[in-house]
Amino acid sequence: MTEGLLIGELSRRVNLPAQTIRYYERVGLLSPPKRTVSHYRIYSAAAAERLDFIQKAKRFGLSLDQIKRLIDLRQDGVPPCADLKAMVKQHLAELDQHIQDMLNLRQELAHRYEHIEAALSNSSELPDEIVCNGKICGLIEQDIGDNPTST
Amino acid sequence: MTEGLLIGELSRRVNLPAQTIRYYERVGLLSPPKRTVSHYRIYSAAAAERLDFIQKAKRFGLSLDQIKRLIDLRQDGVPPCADLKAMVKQHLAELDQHIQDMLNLRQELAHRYEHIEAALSNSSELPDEIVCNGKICGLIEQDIGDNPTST
DNA sequence: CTTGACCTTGAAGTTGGGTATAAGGTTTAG
DNA sequence: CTAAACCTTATACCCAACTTCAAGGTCAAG
Repeated sequence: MTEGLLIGELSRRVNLPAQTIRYYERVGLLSPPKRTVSHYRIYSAAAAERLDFIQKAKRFGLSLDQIKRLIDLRQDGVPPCADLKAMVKQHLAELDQHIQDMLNLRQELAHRYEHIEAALSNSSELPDEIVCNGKICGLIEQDIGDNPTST
Repeated sequence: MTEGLLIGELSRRVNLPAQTIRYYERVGLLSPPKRTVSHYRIYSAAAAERLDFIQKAKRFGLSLDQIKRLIDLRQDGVPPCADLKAMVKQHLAELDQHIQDMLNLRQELAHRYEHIEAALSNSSELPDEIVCNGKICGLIEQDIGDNPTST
């Protein structure tokens, strides 16, 4: 016998829920496996490798859709390495943009946080009206941050 | 007359789609306004201020849920500034963690990218099997990145 | 034979922050 | 009177990547 794995065993082996494995099959990341007479899926070691591949590719920051494209390319006999390179390059650029946005946001947020600290330490003995004069929270309404990073 | 605004006017004034204003009402960020006899919503200037507040609070990086908590606190007479401070602080910490994760990911990704470049320039004349020897994409399978940042 | 741990399917729910569509009522200008 | 431009509600849809549910079939142990 070819040492087939049932989905639960595969699940434990690759550390993914069985449902997720079925899901991957549904979206085309995993080709439909052979079945027992009672329709149980039987997986070969190749399936485990494929799942490992998917998990590693996810660590590159690729979406399932991108991973699927790599797999499909390979299925067509095209070595996907060049495409992988382009994908990774693009992902790197997006990541840099994302990081920059977050740093900007962090900057603004930290600025506002300092402002809050200053306001609260000054007003800890004062009535609410000074801190929250007629509004929900004066600290937000103050609008110190001028031009925000666009969301 | 109390100068009531219809939703479209309010929408233009605060620069939010009318649908979004109704949505905010539905999720409890905006209290249900008075209605005309024909059930049209009529808003006071306070609604516009509330919506401005929400938009500003979003610029602090708060979720609608967090903003709702601030508003609810205020409704109960509790000045929410101290809570705001805590929320912003927590958000800042999460943001820092997030940025760190992304920097780690970027690092690993850049490392892998260099690896890909090197591999492709060496093997541009070689058959696929060397780059993609029997696997989907040798570059991913190589696992150069040792311990990854956990997702 | 029964219990429990497997497995199957399809459909629906989750998350957040909305957006879109359908089907209708109101108001106002011409 | 009618057409445009408002407004109303309820419902469904969007994104990704799953997760959960319901209802049932299979298999090994005792």
